[in-house]
Amino acid sequence: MGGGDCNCMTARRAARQISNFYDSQLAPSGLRATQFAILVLVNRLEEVSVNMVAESLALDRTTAGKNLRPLAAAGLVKIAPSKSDGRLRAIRLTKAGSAALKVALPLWRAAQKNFETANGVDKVAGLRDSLRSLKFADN
Amino acid sequence: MGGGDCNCMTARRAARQISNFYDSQLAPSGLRATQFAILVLVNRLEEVSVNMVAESLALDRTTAGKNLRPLAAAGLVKIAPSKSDGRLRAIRLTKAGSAALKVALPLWRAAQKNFETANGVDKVAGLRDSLRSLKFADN
DNA sequence: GATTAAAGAGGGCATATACTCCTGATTATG
DNA sequence: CATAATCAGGAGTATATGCCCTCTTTAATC
Repeated sequence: MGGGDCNCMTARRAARQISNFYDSQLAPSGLRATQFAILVLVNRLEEVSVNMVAESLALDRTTAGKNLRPLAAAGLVKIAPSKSDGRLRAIRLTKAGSAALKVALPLWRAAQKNFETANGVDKVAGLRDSLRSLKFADN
Repeated sequence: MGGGDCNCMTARRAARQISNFYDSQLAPSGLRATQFAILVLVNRLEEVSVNMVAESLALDRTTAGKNLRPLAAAGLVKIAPSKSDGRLRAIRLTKAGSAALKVALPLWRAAQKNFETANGVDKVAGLRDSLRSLKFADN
């Protein structure tokens, strides 16, 4: 039915469904899937700028900045002007952010496992590969 | 990089990229990809309710209602209480909506073709199949 | 060294998405 | 028939997403 042959709607619908599933699995941590991904990124890089977040997640720069706000408001990340470059915002995990990540990590692993069990490990791996290697004509 | 092994973030990122691509291709029509999909649905079924839109696109009920508002505000669809069932809102395409669809259709076909040329017709078809057949454990 | 170009980030505007709570209408049940 | 269960939407709240414009700060140019 709705947009069955449209690549865009098919991708959007799948992303919504997967997001809802991961959000529900992560709910006990108080994190949404997007927020979890940002925390993982900040945790791995120790200190990032808004643009680095945007680039890493293939997000618009302004979207990255806005997605950081709930995390900053919840005290999970600290955003401060960088000492070395006044243009940059240095984003770092707080203790609360680190704790939230510790709660969320096993939930995320369970979500991954559930999703892959339901859909086949190989198929899911192939799907990730396909989605990651998509190309877009630059108009 | 960002969420490389997370099925959720991979799907979300791909959906964003595909959406941006289709949005840019559809831009001359003044329609976003989501709006185009709704117009196509309304055009095909002649008259739909909000819940039918939601079900067809696998959207939340309230989201479907909100997505219809820009279309109604732009005069592309008309939303009126149904005579036969007082609970329903009867959604119909207006002349302007029909005209917008006529403009958008070839743009959408071109977007599909561009996307499939860039990524391989077979691979894209397989991708759609995979995404459409995803299963989610009901918790 | 002063001017200008470039880069980083925020604000405003609009759409997209889902949840919770609430209202109105239809149908089922006693 | 009255009342409850159900169905369909709306309002409010919050996050997610991207565009444009602007401000600040750094880098480049002369």
